Amino acid sequence: MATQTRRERERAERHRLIVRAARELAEAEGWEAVTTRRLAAEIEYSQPVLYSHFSGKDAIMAAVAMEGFAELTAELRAARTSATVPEQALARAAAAYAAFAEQRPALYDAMFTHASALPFATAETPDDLRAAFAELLEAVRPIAGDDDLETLAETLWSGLHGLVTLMRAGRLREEEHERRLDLLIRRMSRR
Amino acid sequence: MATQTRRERERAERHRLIVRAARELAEAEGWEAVTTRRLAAEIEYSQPVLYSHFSGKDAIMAAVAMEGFAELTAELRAARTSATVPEQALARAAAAYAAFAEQRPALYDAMFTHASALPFATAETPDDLRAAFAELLEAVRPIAGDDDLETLAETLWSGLHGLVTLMRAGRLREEEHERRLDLLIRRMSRR
DNA sequence: CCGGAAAAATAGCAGTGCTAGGATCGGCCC
DNA sequence: GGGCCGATCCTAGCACTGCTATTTTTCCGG
Repeated sequence: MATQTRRERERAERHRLIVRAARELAEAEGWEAVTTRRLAAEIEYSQPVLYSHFSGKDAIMAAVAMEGFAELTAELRAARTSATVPEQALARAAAAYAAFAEQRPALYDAMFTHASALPFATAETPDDLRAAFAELLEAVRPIAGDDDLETLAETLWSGLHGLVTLMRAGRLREEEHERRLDLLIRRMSRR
Repeated sequence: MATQTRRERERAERHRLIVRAARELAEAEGWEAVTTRRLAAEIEYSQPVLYSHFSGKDAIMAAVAMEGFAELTAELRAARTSATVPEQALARAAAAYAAFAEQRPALYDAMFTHASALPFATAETPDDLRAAFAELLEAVRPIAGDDDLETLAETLWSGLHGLVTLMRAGRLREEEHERRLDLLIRRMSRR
């Protein structure tokens, strides 16, 4: 029936509405401000409808995180391919990564700090997630040398992740951010 | 009066009791299991007494974290000074850092992931905290070269922090841990 | 138009951190 | 020794959380 397809369309629309509301609320006031009640109010439905779309709050955060992976992948690719020489690719990608984390802290948290339910380095890792890591793989390829590409990518990623998280937690001197980023890339590149 | 000093002794004792209970509970079942009610039950007092010792749950976590800094400092120093040649010091310290995070995840979380109320790279940073960082400073000194020591220490610390957090969140391949650690140290040491 | 299924809302549960109020205990003064 | 009074502690409760059982409403098909 036609009504059935319309129903499904409306459901999908509301699904997007929930994810969008969660993301906007998180980016505006942090994830601790994202409660199921506020979310329900935001989409102008009652609380329980959230649970007909998602298994719980974690699942909503995971949905937001997935958006983040797609965007991060795009930004990493843009940064990497904008390089004129291969050696420049990594530096640009790293800067893009740090900028992403700085500009969308709530999104970054959903992707890497919370929502640990997402399967990562396993077989059933979602595609968007694989793609983001694949970008990193390509970025480090020029500096790999004899080292395993994947291991190197994981290690460099860890360095970036540590930099942005410790920085945002107020653990590192703000004004030295650029220098640390440069130092990490430079030494990891054996330059 | 003598009673006054006894009172203070008992208060101090209960203070330690709270911190110990919080730490043990966190290490056994994670911080999400550490609720003010369970904590109160553990020390066999009512809930509100916690608030006569600490301003809130965050303050209790911060107290646990401070213990962690003292212990981490000791382990880093032991690892560093156990090295026979200066180049070995950093690798040992890094391994000690990773081992600390792996063996006391809840303690590590209190120190670096939660409890962001602790002032870090500022003037009023507690001594135990400074000492831990000072250990890292010494560990990286042999590999500093022309780079700023403090910046290098911050960067390497970020690398370690990223490794242990992403690893524990299931974001990295467990079996490659050693290789990543080695790769980080090797490249950051320009070897 | 009406019956019934699907959809949505109300109301509630068990838990959280934290606090205002009242009870109880202990040390000091007369 | 007896009574007072302040410190100490507990009971009860607030406002909130994520989540769900139950009831109410809506809306479609015959």
